[in-house]
Amino acid sequence: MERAPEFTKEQIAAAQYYASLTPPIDLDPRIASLVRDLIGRVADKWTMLILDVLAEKSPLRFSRLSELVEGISQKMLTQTLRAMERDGLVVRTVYPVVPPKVEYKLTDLGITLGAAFCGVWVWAANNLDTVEKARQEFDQRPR
Amino acid sequence: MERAPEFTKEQIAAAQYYASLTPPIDLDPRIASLVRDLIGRVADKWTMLILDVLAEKSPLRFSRLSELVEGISQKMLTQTLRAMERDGLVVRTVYPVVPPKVEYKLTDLGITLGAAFCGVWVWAANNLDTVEKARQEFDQRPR
DNA sequence: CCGGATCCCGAGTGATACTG
DNA sequence: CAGTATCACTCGGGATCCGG
Repeated sequence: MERAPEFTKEQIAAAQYYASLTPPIDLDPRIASLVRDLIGRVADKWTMLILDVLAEKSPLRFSRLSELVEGISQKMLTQTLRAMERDGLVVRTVYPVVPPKVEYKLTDLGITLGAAFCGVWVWAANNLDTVEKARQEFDQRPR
Repeated sequence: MERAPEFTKEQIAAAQYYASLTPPIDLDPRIASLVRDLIGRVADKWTMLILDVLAEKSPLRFSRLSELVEGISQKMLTQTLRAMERDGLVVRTVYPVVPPKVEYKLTDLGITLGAAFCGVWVWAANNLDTVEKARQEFDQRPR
């Protein structure tokens, strides 16, 4: 239980590689604005969390998802899944049985987004205590 | 103005590399929960957008930031910058002059987070029209 | 019984005005 | 210029209801 992280060596290497790159550079202004819009929708707490559990295990039923995505309300789960379906990130399959059974799984597009977010997960895991330390320091600074 | 994307070859390569990786794998449950918390705070629309403009050009004054981060209110700008400062992502420098001058720049930690988000930006730029097409299709599907 | 739609309420967000 | 204060409003969470 001590350590635990455990990413593949490839993931670590990729993260370090990313970290060595220059930051994002600019695009055509019109496209850039569209990209920002898209980022705005996709850079959402619940979207990322849902994406993550679906990336690990898929397909999943609605009820299983609400267990695995810790802290989410049914409302936001439904809502976020709908948006993700609309954006082509997940497919929703309804089985006409009783009791109802609805499964969600990532599309190929969703999988690539999950992979893109991978760097953020690695970052979070690696810098957890750095951030924690920064917070404590900040909170103790004189007002 | 035609095309325009233009990422470095290294960025493209890194993105493709990421996309080829397996999705994030699990950690120690306790740590995983902390990581999720951190993701929750950092995977925020405004945080990403601010991070991006600061990554491109830094340091920036408050007023310049509010111009560059399109659509943000002063309130959310202040609030998000404070949170980012607390998390050790940005440094805030106050010059005791009149009129006031306050500059924000990324810390090294902030730079690495920006780099980690890079994959998402690349994804968004690459899949813009795929998403747009998916939306149109979805919206036209019978109710 | 499961998936999810609806309603209500409190917290968070945005626009505007104001201040050191 | 860089914020804070105020207020109206939207959005998210929880409980409840419902159709298959």
